[in-house]
Amino acid sequence: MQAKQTFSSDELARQILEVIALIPYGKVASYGQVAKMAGLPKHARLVGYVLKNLDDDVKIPWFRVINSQGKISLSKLNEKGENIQKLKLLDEGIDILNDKVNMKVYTWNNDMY
DNA sequence: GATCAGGCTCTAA
DNA sequence: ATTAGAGCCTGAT
Repeated sequence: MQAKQTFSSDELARQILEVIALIPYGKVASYGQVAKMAGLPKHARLVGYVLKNLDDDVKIPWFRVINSQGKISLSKLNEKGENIQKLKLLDEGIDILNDKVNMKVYTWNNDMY
């Protein structure tokens, strides 16, 4: 029995996506938080890597994932030149001030699971 | 197998 | 509160 379970990268990515898919409407989670819930305490960057590479066919609330500072790391812009992620979050009723989400209120807490 | 880069996070200034 | 530098781990070349 190995002290550290050997998850293949595919399984890992799948877990990450699964966790993100669990983020409820109107809530956000940081990369580190998602990674930790997926069983990866220090793989916040991997989460971003996965999301970056995820297929358009996969429909998950990737826009509900932000960095620990409550900011949007991606400058994904739409035709209007506005941040897609920001618009999505605003549309969900998440208050964003100066491109920063109110983490105290909208951070998703579900360690109970 | 070594090296580079990345949607990050933490600590210090 | 914001910015800057260092750390950590994995995927890709």
